[in-house]
Amino acid sequence: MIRMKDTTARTTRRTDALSKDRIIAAAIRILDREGERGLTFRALAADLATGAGAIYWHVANKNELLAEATNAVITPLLDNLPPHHDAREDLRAIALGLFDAAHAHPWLGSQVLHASWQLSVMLLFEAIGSKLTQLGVPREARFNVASALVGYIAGKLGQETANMRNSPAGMTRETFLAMAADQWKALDPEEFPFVHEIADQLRDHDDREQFLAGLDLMLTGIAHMA
Amino acid sequence: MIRMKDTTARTTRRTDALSKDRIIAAAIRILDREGERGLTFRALAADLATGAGAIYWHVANKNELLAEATNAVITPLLDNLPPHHDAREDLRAIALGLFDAAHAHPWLGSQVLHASWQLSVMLLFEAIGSKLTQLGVPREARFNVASALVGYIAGKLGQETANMRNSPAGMTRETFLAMAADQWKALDPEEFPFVHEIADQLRDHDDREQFLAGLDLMLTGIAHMA
DNA sequence: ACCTGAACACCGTTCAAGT
DNA sequence: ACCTGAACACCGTTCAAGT
Repeated sequence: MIRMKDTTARTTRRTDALSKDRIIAAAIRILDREGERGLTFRALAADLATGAGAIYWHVANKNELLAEATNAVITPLLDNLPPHHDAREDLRAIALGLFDAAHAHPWLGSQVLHASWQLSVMLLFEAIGSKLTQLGVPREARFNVASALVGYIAGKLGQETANMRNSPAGMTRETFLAMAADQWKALDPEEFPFVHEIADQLRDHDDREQFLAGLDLMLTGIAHMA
Repeated sequence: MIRMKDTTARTTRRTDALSKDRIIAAAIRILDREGERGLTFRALAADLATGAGAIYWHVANKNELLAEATNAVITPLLDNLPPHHDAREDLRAIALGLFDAAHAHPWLGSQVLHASWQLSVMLLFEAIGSKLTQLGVPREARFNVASALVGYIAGKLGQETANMRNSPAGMTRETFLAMAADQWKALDPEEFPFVHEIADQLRDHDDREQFLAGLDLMLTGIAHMA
């Protein structure tokens, strides 16, 4: 590694000094490129041009690193939501924002699942809950309804993340789904009538549309609560 | 290790021979006791009194092992559903059966999440889909609705599994939730009104009841679909 | 206070060698 | 055909030693 003579010490604060924020930014970069398996303390240290152990001075362990990376993606996303019009539309925007983020960051889904009562999920509860109030959901029901929406969103994000990770060895989503559809189609229609019926739709469905359809189902439920 | 003189070779088939089923059964035993982190090819080999590499003759890798363990739990569960009365009640029974299974097997949730289009999820689709037909959900909507229910169930199971795994170092669920509730309660009520409002309910809510409330919300949505 | 990097205690997986 | 267990290529984490 080339190390230039340090003639630029104009400020006391070295621009390349390690910090929690720089570590998290590098972690996200690696996660996005290589996935969760690619994020290694060694790889991270190499990227930051430091030793593996140095990272532990700023971050307790890998779990905290992943939790912070999740917060770093979710916090600005929920802070920069477009100004509100209709509460239903706002809920759709929140959900779709997260869904699209899970695509840009193919590790986010499994983290949101594991975050249950942590910062990022708390922010999600707050964002959703305020809209529920606007929708007129009665106070006693709000926690359950918000938890249902969070559970649904987390589940779908988790499935998306799993889908992106699982496609075995450079197989496209299309060929992978086609294989699954063929298997479903090959099942006995007497024993598995529904799966058989659905196989063709599986082949070329849009995950994003399906995600939104499920969300709308829940919004319909909210509109007709007892 | 004590090895008795083999005077019992009455049959050609050794009762202690390795087989895929015995491996999976042992894997489930270890998973239930030690969690996903405890399932190791070395621990599994020790439990089966064999070498670590022997397992690879019957199972391709750890992913397949986990997928088979998931199938082994879910298949009998969905096969032995009580005879149907009301389609709504049947859907509740399916969902609750899975939720309770995720409690008995504190690793099942994350696996169901990762199984997307595999056997165990296909069986779940079939079980749910047949009830949707009974409920009169129109054909074009069935795939989306089933996918929404599967996504919700998978998400909640995944959260449950994460909750059970995360409680740090022998902390009970109660104290863990109390800590989270205290943190939420300590937030600025101006900035986080909803989370603040909800904090007390978080402390002593019942996950199972909340799971069922969310399911009922979706069933209400189904009943009022356009 | 902050960083280095070797060392420790593990992993999943492979594979020559055995029966 | 099936099993053994050492070996390989990794991990996360710790910690004495440096600056």
